[in-house]
Amino acid sequence: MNTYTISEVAKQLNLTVYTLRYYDKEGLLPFVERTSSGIRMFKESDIEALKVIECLKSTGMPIKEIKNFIDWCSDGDSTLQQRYDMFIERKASVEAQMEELKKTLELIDHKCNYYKTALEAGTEDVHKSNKIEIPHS
Amino acid sequence: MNTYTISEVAKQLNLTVYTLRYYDKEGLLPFVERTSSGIRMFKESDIEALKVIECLKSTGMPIKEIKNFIDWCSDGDSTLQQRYDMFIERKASVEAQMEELKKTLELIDHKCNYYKTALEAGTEDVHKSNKIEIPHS
DNA sequence: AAACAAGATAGAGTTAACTCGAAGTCTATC
DNA sequence: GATAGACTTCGAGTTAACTCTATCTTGTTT
Repeated sequence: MNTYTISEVAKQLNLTVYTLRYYDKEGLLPFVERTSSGIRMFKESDIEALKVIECLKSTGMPIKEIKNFIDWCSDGDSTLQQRYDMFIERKASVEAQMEELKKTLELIDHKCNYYKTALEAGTEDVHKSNKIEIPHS
Repeated sequence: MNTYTISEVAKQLNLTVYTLRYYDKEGLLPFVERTSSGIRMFKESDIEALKVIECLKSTGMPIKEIKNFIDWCSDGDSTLQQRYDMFIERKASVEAQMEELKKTLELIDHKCNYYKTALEAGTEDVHKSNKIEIPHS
């Protein structure tokens, strides 16, 4: 089975070697084996694990919590429930984030229209006077 | 027209007074007026502006860029195009983030199923031996 | 064998976004 | 007018997640 160096993995996952070493230092990569001289050898499965780490990171999970998950993985079957619960919780979190982004997008869309109209009028004033009641004349 | 104190605004927007003062220090709140003794008086429109700031923040925009936007607002109609462009760009960014979250959610769902199966089997091994060919017997 | 790129560690530096402490001022109530 | 509580500024401290520097080792190439 062939392996990859740290810079190859960095390139493949669009990370820096600094970041990968930092992850290792933080205990996120206990599964990465070394040559007798200490050089990291990333297996295919290590890259898959890193993809899971990146996935968790993109849900906003802090590295220390990701480390908990990695520790559970090392602990074997006795932690299956924790790991399941964690992913269920992450799922809920991501769904909440998507809801949040939806609302954000609505406001942004609103602003896009606001500025489109203002640009066409050449001034923001078209919006400002909206709420002032104009007396019959 | 009535106004709000910094702690009232903090409570309403679920921020801390520290955060609001920090925003002010960073130039995000040039529109907030003060009493003669220097106490901030937040108008209704200031709270609306803060909601826009929070919206931009939730798109991942750094505070320094939000400040640019605030500065453009102070500069009046000559910056309408920049502001429009900014919101268009934010829109694209949020849409990209939603796409990203969708992919994340797919992997998470996958993992939820993975661990559900593993839990039912009592061991993760149900997945591990998948790829080993079992000879006819 | 000398050079050189790429690997390693340890630890310092950076950046963003707060978060807080100190010290003083305002304002409302007793 | 004194006390309490909320306000002010200034500047220091915190935290997360890198990011880099210095120094050394390894492995390949000329």
